[in-house]
Amino acid sequence: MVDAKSGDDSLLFLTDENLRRGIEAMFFAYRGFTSDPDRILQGLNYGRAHHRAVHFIHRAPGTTVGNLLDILGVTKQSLNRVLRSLFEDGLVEARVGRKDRRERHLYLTQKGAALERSLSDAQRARMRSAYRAAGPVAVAGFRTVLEAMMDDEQRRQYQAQYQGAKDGAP
Amino acid sequence: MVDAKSGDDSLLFLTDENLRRGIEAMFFAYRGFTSDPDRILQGLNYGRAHHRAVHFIHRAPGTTVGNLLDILGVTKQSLNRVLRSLFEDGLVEARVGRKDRRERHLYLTQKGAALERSLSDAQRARMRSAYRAAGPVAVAGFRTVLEAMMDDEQRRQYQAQYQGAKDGAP
DNA sequence: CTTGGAATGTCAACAAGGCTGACATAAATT
DNA sequence: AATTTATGTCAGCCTTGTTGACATTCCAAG
Repeated sequence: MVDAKSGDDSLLFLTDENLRRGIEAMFFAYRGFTSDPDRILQGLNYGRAHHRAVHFIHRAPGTTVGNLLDILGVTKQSLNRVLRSLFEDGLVEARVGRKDRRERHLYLTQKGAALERSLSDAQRARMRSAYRAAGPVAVAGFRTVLEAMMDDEQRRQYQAQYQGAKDGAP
Repeated sequence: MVDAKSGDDSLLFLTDENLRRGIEAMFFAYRGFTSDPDRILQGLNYGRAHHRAVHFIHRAPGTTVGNLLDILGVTKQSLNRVLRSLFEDGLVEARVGRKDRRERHLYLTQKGAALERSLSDAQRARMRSAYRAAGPVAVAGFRTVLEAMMDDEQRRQYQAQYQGAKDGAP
């Protein structure tokens, strides 16, 4: 971590112009970031919302619906519509909780895992190429800034991975 | 620019796990990135689409509708719905092109500039705090990676700022 | 054991903001 | 004169978000 107050012109990176550049960079980069998965999803009856659900179920198999609601930050009605279509198409399955049988633990089926792989392959390919072009130092900075940009709640969830992955009936 | 092939373990930053972390960082950070303006916009009859239009009109005053279509990557019907409400509410005004009178050159009114300022103040405040916390080196890396993540077309537009800012009748 | 509240599902209705297709107009270009 | 370009507009559709209301199941506390 560099002390921003050390040098003479070291605060130049905080000019409004630079901040605006950063804002636009986020805008354009996010478009690129989502474009490959979006291309795959279109025509499959799925959208970005399905991608997000599938991603986080893959990331934390056995996560509950409530957990997913927290992570995704949408209403249960919205999530439910997405999950329903994923159930119907056999991409995700819900198992009643062993300990608490109100909870549904979510898992990808083989078919779901295949879609997840195809989506994340595309997205990681772009990430990998960007990372490779930028180099490890830039990548570290990239992650540092993104983390500092999150709300506290979001940062908490970003850092606390691999949880809600227990329980769930066979 | 660091050569990723130089060291021994220098490719560790390209593991799938690291790429996935980067993907989630983008997801969560983008939520934070948009949340402050979204809060301001909600209740004003406006949404993110209005914000984007206002932002880029402020960035390049006198830009044409076609220009904006390219930048935003939406259909003219979509953009037109947004512009219409901005015209009606007196936030944006369109002047017929001097040289080519088919073109409409877009400008923020005082009122529009005020909204733009309020939105961008909020967004820059978050950016500034993230930048300050991360330091100039991290910020440079942040921008490098984002740039590498854009599509060529988007990168071209990101780099070519301040254009389409001429002409327009008084 | 009863009851309150939590976790989940579902129905209905609505809005924002994407999209396509079709058509209109004015002005520039050929 | 014919075509192309820049723009606007109408109609309709989709995804994904929202609220509100209500039912079910079941844990936990009184």
